[in-house]
Amino acid sequence: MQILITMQTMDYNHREIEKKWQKYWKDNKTFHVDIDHDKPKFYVLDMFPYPSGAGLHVGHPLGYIASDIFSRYKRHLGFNVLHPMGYDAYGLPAEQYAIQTGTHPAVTTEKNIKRYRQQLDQIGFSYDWDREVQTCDPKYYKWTQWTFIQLFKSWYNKKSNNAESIDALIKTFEREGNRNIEAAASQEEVFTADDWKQMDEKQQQEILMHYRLAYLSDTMVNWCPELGTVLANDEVKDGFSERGGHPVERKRMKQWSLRISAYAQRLLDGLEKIDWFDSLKEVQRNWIGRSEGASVMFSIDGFDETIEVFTTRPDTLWGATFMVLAPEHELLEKITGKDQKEKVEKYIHWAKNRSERDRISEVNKITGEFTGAYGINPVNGEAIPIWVADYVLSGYGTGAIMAVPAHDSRDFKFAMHFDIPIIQVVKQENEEISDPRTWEDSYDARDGLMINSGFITGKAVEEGIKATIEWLEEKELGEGKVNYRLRDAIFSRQRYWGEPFPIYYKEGMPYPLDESELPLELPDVDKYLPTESGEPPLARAKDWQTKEGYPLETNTMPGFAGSSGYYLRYMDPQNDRAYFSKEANTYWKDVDLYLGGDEHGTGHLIYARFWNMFLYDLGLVCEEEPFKKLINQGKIQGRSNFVYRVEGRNQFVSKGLRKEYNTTPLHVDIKLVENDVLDVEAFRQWRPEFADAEFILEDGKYICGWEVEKMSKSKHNVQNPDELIEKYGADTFRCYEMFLGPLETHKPWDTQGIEGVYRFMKKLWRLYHDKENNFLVSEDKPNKDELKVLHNTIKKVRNDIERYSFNTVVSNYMICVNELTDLKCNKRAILEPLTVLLSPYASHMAEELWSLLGHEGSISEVEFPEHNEEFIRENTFAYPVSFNGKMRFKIELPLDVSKDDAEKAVLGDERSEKYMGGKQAKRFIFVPKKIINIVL
RNA sequence: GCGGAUGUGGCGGAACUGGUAGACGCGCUAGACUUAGGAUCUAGUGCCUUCGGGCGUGGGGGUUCGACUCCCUUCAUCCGCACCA
Repeated sequence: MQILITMQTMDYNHREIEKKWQKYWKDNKTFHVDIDHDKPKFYVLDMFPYPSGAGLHVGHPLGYIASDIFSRYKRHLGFNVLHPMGYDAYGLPAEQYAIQTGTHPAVTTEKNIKRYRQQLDQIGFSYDWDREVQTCDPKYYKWTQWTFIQLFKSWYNKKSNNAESIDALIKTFEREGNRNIEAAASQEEVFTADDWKQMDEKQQQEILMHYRLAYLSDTMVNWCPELGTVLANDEVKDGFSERGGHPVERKRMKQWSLRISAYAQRLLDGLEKIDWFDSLKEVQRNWIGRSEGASVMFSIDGFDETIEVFTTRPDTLWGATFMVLAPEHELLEKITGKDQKEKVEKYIHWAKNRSERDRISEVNKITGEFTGAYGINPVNGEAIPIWVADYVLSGYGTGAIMAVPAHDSRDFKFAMHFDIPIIQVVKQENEEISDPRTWEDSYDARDGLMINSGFITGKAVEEGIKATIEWLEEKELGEGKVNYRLRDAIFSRQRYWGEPFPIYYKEGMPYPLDESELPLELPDVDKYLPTESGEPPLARAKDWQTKEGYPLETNTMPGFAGSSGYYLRYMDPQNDRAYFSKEANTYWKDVDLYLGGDEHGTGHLIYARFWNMFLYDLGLVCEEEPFKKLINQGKIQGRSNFVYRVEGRNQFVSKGLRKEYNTTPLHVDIKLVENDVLDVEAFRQWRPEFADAEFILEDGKYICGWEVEKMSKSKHNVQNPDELIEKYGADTFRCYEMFLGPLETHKPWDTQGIEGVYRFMKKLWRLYHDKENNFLVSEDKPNKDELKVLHNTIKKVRNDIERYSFNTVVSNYMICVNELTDLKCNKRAILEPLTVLLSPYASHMAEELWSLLGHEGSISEVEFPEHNEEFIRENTFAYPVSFNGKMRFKIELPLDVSKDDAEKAVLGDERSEKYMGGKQAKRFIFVPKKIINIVL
């Protein structure tokens, strides 16, 4: 023990230093921020975590460290930095655990949050914890509920492109009906003011429901029986739930939805003014899925109804030889002929009961039935058969299409399969016309000339599209239209652990609670399961009704509800009269830098933008886009190790020799391996079955194989930050996570490399200390070399942080410390600025050194050093001299050397003779301060 | 199928607007100090080489005095979306 203590005090003692400064920061509220109009604001945000039971692994803090470094850096530059943290506390795992064990999810969540906080604190983050939010806290979700009520009370006016109040809409209805209203609405039946006044309240409420931005409707939902709830589109992957991987079915249910589709165009346009990765913007563009085309009305032979279709290729109308309706299409029942009824009903039944998985896996299976009805092609009056087939989706467009087999590959396959005529209407410029039935596939491209197409024959495709739309609009048979793939967000979950809706029911119609009754707190229940009759868990709550006795909504809100506006609440987290004050919002405005994983590209990041835009329309927030700059940090992958078991034996062969045996690779815990060398004794003790394992070694060692994989328990490659921080300290850990590689790329975690960074830390410490670890800094004037090292480093570090190149900053620190060590420099004039320079990364050590240097208070607000070009400037430059582009030697020349003098010097240099080979230089390339190239 | 990203030593990666490819670190080799070293320090380390030099940034082609960087083409890996009319 005595020896250990001596050893520790001999050198850099991260344990003591880090504990000391973490306490200091906490006691002094060093990172507490308030509005300060004398300073410019800067808002750095991390995507807040769901506190899972497993705690943090090495991959989680990567983004937090980067954002912390940036926050600290900005603080040094004099910004008032808002850098908060909180928890996305509602979530399925705690609820699943509650179902299994009866433990209230709040208990589990609280426990996990404590653990998260402890782990986060160890890393030394500069969060303002006074601003912490938890989405499951009634003080927080009061405002989630409040926003829902605002959505309920709003509609989207397409004329003003704004969310507006339902009360005002009602006034308009009373005055003039809805004929002049252009709304993003689910139904567009026209009524007059008189009609409106004739309706009873229920009817009026039903009409209004079609306009509300939060509305209740019968929708096809992704139902997950295992989880007992519906899921949003982005929560479903390949027909399985994203969380848990359970199968998902389509089901018709009454659900709350948010009319996010009203904002599709603005969500698309907004991408232009924000600084995000193009790849992420592209993901959002795809998700919004804008396509331009036309809606065309087809009348039905023998019926009054019409079928509306959406097409991006109205030019190919003359090639439409049949129509297809989705199995869910409402007209099917009406138009199906007597003779076809049985078959069509059977088909619809089959299609509706087909699981999502089957649909996906059997994409190439061609199925469908003829309905017996005919649609009339508006351009030429021809009757074309109407089919039903599930390759047409009810959720997109109108759920009905015109099929142009010659120019759409799905229609082509369908027509070939069912022997429906195919008419070519577009040809390539020099194409010989052939029978489409002999083609391998349709011709889908948007270029070529129109043929067989009435008045557009001979036109190019794009012109044909334009002309057809004009014609359709003139005849009132259709119109140009933009369609979006983005669907309204289903907002109900049949779950317990979520925000209750501030909604009660009167005569079956939903009404919002009065705002004074918020928050509507989550009630206790006896079990976290649905009721026997299939009602959501909240139906089990006693007295789940208003004071007046009206029943309350039993669904709860989805995970993305609480996370859609949390960045706003951080601006003014204690406010109990408003979501946030006007003052706070006009000061903090928006997030300047947002860091998080790219898995939120189509979920959270779309919902949050929508949420923000809505509040912007209400005039509550001052910026339309909430996240000015966004960086997706890459995932840290695991590096797994393998041992090779000889088949049928308890014998393991080292990697290099495994080819000589028949082996099976087994994951081995990375804790038992160092440098890919297995600790065979530890391995024997790892598991009873390996107790008498035998080993075939190479060079006396057992070498393991390795592979980069996802970090997971089952692969035994999880690296937990706690152990690393205990061993190397938070500063080393912070630097190493950054040193690993560029922030945005995925990279494997290498257990070894951290040693190198730790060595750097100790070397840095030693700059300020003598051999006995006594603090020793000289007051001598720095020399030129020392100043050059310092100022070069300042320049590079600033430049690299500014461009988010967090990894190269660490390299620059290392170079600087290596050079100062070589120069044996321990001068205050150099080390003091260096300490500040290091502070964003090695924050604890910087504080300690700063106080050892004799300063009071925290280093965190000390001005960041600026480089002085004078100290960097050189009088000469060592020009690399190339011959035909190959660098051969260097020549020192004055900085202001002229081209002629340079040429003389180079050609006069004896080293040149060899490379000239007696030839004349054809050209002499001279780029000042870059390079000299001689072309022979 | 569509879209996106990535490809540089044994490994992680540097090279910011075309200008010395391989910074920095790991690992490895040799040496020093040491009872010892998984501590520390020093030197070396892209590949090939007849020691002159040659070859090198996934492959092929192009632009250029000069290409990891720009253009075309091709391959590989990873990640999204996926019957979207």
